[in-house]
Amino acid sequence: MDKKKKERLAAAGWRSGDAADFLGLSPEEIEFVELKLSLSLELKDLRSERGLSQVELARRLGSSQSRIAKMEASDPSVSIDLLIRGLLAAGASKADIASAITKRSARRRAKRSA
Amino acid sequence: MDKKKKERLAAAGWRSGDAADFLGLSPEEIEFVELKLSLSLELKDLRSERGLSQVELARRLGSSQSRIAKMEASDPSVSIDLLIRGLLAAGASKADIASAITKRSARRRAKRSA
DNA sequence: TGACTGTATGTCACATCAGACATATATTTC
DNA sequence: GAAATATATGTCTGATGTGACATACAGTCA
Repeated sequence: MDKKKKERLAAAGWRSGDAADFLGLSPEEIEFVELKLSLSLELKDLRSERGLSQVELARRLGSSQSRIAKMEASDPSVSIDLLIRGLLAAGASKADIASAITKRSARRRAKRSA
Repeated sequence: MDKKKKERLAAAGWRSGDAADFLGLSPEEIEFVELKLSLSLELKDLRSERGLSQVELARRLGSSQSRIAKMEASDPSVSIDLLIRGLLAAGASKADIASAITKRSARRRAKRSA
C-alpha cells in the first residue's frame, strides 16, 4: 500500500512509455494517474498561455500559490476535483478538459512553455 | 455556504436548461456540477450496458453498493476522482470519459436504459 | 549584492470523502 | 405474499484532501 510512492513517481514524470505495467499498478490505476497527469499539464500550459502567475490563479480559485504548484506537479495530495476546478478557473471549457484527457495520452515531453 | 443543498438539487437533475445562472452558482460551479453529473450518468449507462449490478461493480472497485448508488446519483459526497475510478472499473477508456464530458452537455433526459 | 517576482516543498489543523453497515423501497418469481 | 434480487438513503468512523503558512530556490533587474 505504498500507493503514495507510486503516485509520486508517476507524478514526477515516470511513464510506462506507453507499454503497460509500470510499477505494480493495475491498468486502471495507470490510466488514472495518466489522466491526472494530463490534467495537471494542461493546467500548467493553460495558465502560462493566459499569462497568469500561480498567485493570481490561486486567488481566482480561492486557494494558495503552493497548492497551485502542487496541482501542476500532479502531487498525490491533489484530487482530480481540484484540478478540474483549477482548469475551469483558468478559463478552460469542458471541451478543453475533455481534449486534454484524450490528446495527452503519454509521450509528450517536448513543449516546455510554448 | 449551503453549497450542499445546491449540489443536491443539481444532482437531482435540476439544470439551468442551458441558460446560465441557476441557483447562486457561478459559471464555473455550474460547469463543475454539470461535468460531475455527466460522469455519473455515463457510469450508470455503462454499467447497465455491461450488465453489471451495483454490487458487482462495487466489488470490482473495492467499494460498496451504497456508494455506487450515490455515484450514479451524483451525490455531493462523491468526488470526481471516485467517479472516474468507477468508470475505469466499469471498463471505460479515457476516450469514453472525455466524450462523456463533452457530449453530455445538458438536455439529455431521454435514454433510460437503452 | 540585494530587492523582487515566480515557483517549489514541507507541515499542520480542519474539512471533506469513502467504505461499511443498517435499512428502506422496488421488482420479479414462485 | 414470501423470497430473492437490485437499487436507494442515512449515518457512523477512519482516511484523504485542502488552504494556509513558512521557507527554500531560481531568475531578473537595479
